[in-house]
Amino acid sequence: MNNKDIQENRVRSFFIESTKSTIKGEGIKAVSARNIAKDAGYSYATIYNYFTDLKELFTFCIADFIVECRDFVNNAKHPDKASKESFISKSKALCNYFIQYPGIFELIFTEQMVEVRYNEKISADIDLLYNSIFGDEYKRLSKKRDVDISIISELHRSVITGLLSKYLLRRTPSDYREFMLILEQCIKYI
Amino acid sequence: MNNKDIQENRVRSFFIESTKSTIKGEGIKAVSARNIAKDAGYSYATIYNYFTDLKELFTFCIADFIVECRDFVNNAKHPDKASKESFISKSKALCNYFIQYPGIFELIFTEQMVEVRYNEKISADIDLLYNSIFGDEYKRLSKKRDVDISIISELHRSVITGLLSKYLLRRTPSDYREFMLILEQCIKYI
DNA sequence: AAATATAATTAACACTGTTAATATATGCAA
DNA sequence: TTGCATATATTAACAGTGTTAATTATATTT
Repeated sequence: MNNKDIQENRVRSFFIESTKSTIKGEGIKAVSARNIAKDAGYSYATIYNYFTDLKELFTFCIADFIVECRDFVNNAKHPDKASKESFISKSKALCNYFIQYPGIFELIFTEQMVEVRYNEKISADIDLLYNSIFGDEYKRLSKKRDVDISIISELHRSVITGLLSKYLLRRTPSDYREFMLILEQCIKYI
Repeated sequence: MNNKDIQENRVRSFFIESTKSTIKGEGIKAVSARNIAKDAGYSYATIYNYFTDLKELFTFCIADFIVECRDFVNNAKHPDKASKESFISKSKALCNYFIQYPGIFELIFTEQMVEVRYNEKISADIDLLYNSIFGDEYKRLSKKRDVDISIISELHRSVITGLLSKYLLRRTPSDYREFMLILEQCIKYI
């Protein structure tokens, strides 16, 4: 990578970091080309010298957040062996990440802030996220219940997304403890 | 209800119908105050004589769509007795409604087009929707698996929302038949 | 130092939701 | 029917959005 590319990537990362911190701090509604650029110390039009549009910029943020989420979950303490308890513990940690930063959940799972052409890559990244966190748990359940592992993972992933969507967007249930209780019972049921 | 109220409700419904048909036809991105008003045969500012803002208008649309969805599912043929088959059949019908009109799914489940103060009412409406369609199936499963009925319904509802969100927003799986297969196996597993 | 290439900026366009001021239509009393 | 008051609808305007083109500033090379 030559100097020009290094500098280009650096400026690009200024915009990405600015966007990420705005999403984490003030939420997705506070994100705009003007805001991002001001935070990054550039003019708003400069963004378009480094990204084709905001959607491409958001796509980079999503990739970063997915990595961050994986680290967040893996750095938390969980039962060593794959078990019902580890499944619950990791699921709770995953949810806690998005509850801490609702804007990240909106960005990845609800807002249509992403170009169709990136959908496949993002989907693959999320697949990887879930498999790297819950791979052992999926295997265990797949054997135990004699069900295809892909169904277990689809089911688990859907439940998490669905519950989070209801809790973060509709604020139902209204209470954090109650949400965690429902989550726990749903995972137990699976 | 006096004449004034009748007329007011009539004009209100003009805007609601215009919004609903735009969402169904061109999708949520085509919805704007100017577009809605033009379709309804009024100026854009007239909307604000009948609704406090667009979010209130959207909330009325959501209420209508939920009723429409219930009718859509109930008018389809399903096995008479509550069974695994009826559970799958109804779940598929429900998904088909939103697959037919992706804009309606976006409106209700993903876009933040609704004021916080309406969240409780909408949540309750969706609860009612699911319970009126799947009430018998929930009861049956609750007895069979000896699990609280609220967990069954939360789980089922989350799975549907999660799968639809992935399919409609991320276009994963890319194929309709495959989506229905995954849905069926998830319901079977539950 | 001058010429060229690169990067960043401002101005502008076509949108958005929303509000205030203005115009139009309606109902009613004289 | 006319004049007035009220209710309703419209246009103008504001502050914001994403994005592009034209312009200015900066850096590089000759």
